[in-house]
Amino acid sequence: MFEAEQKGIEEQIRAYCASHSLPEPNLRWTWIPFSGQWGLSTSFFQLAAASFNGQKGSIPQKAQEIAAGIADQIGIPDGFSKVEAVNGYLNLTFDPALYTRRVIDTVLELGGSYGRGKRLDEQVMVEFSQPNTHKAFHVGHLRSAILGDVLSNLLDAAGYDVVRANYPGDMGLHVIKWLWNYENFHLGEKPGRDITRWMGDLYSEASKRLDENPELDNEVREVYRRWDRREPALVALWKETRQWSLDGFTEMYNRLGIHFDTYYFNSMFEDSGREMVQDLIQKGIAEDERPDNGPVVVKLDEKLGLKTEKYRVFVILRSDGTALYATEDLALARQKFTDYPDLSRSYYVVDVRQSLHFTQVFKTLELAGYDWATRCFHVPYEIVSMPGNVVMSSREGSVVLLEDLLREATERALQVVREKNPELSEDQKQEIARAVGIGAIKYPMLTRDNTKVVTFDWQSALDFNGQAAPYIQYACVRANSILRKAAVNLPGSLIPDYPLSQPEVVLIDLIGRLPNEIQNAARDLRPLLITTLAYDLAKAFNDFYTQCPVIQAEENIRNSRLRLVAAAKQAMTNSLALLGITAPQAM
RNA sequence: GCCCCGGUAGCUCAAUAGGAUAGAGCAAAGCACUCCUAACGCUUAGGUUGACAGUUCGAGUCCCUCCCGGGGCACCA
Repeated sequence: MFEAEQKGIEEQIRAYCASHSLPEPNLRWTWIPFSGQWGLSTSFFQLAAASFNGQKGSIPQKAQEIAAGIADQIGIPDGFSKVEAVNGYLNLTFDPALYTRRVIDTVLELGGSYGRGKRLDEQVMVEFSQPNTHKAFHVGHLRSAILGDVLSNLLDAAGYDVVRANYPGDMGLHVIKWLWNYENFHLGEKPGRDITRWMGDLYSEASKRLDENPELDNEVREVYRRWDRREPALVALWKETRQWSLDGFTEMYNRLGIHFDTYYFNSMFEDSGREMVQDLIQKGIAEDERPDNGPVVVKLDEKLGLKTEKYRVFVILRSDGTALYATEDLALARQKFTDYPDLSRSYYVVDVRQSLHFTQVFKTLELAGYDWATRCFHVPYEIVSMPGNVVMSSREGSVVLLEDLLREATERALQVVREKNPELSEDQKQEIARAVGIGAIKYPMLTRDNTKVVTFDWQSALDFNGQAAPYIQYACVRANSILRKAAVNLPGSLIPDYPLSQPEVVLIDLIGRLPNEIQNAARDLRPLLITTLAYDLAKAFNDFYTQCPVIQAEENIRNSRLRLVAAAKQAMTNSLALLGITAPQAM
């Protein structure tokens, strides 16, 4: 927001350093970290240390001298109201009135695109939400879907051209088991309304049957053989039933507001994967141990001449010649760069348990000489577990189905709306309940670091209080309410001609941080930064709401505050939109 | 055994590429509703940041050695 001024100041600081025979400074600006202090700050400790060049001296004292010298030199630049040297820091305080106008004008002018960065002419792919067909869609699958979606939003907002890719697991032992069960016990049946639940039920039924009757494994192996020779009737059944799952997933994605630009299926890469394995053998990278009844492997540590175990041994084809996930992942990576040759990065949002797998895939591709291999990145996240550290498992039925969670959350939200706003129409109530329910589900998954385990329990999942999406949505509603009640057109650009109160200062400060925070969140792949900012904004707005009257204020103050309310609402709405959460008009 | 990730208030989590005074929510105790929607606000209490030793002007953050928890390590996905 103050880039031009900041640059000018940086130049002055450099000039100062040059003329005082100080080393070139490495300037990093931060916010002044005291509430009510409003502006930019940088420190000179490193510069002070460097200036001693090994000699002894008091670094804090020297840093303070430099800061004071610079403060003297630059005076008070345009746009700032105060320049101070404090404890080795140079603090530049914004001119409140000017800064206010600049922030608010920018937000209101840009509207929904406030915070978005310059287009970078750079394409990236985010692969996320790899659900298995013929299985349930449960809360454990939710994190990849939500995280990947929001990372895509963030990268897009930061300026990248983002390709959103899904990679459903549509073939494998789980599918074969499902088909076996269907052919023998459910032939001709079709799913009802809850498609993914039904698909999941049939899968756990199949698992149970096979666990109880191990002798039936023969029948399953026979189904696998029919698949391997692509028996037309079986392939047709697979296609039809697979589509059921995909329809069910689409329904879930629609309800969550998540979309994809492209789909890859692991069944697409069995053949091309095997070809790549063959190629790796020929290049001498992979070793074919099949003559000794072994698999095809890449001995990564050995190939790299490493003495300690790091990449270990990577199995890329089963001894019977059938494809593994690893086989398919090699081909998938290549396909992505064939389809999108300009990708500067290809992200895989997959849980942390597959970290070694992906380092092996990428390292193998690098050894094979694919120059894009170093542009592949695994984005690991921790799993969602049940209380008591129980992992959700479709087989064991220790799952919370996404359908159930969505229904419960929406139902809970609906109860509250009915209580609070009985006068709204049923449609409006439903819409609000959907927005609140979805927000309540998404926010907790996004507001902890990717490396932290999320423990799912119903009580906290359905708790709408405290630091949660409904709190932020409610702040938007309050802002909206003021604007509606004011019943006037928004006043034009203006410079506040009254002393700003503390809540206003804090609120404007936070609004102005959104563009920068989007860049940080995209750079670090951390939605947490945006969930935090959105919450801080809502909290600051609620402070403002309780302490600063708008409609009853005198005209000059009212006009200024109305613009602030509109800008705050926009900043909160935009932040929520990045998180895939919508703010209702009332609630 | 080797590798990765975590350990911060009673609980769940923050702390912007080492920076100024470690912050929120929940739970607890109390207050508050004639006033733009109380899904709100205010007050109180709560900390040797797992331990030890280092590096630095400055360490929750980096390094060493440990402890505790989770995960991964040849044909599962």
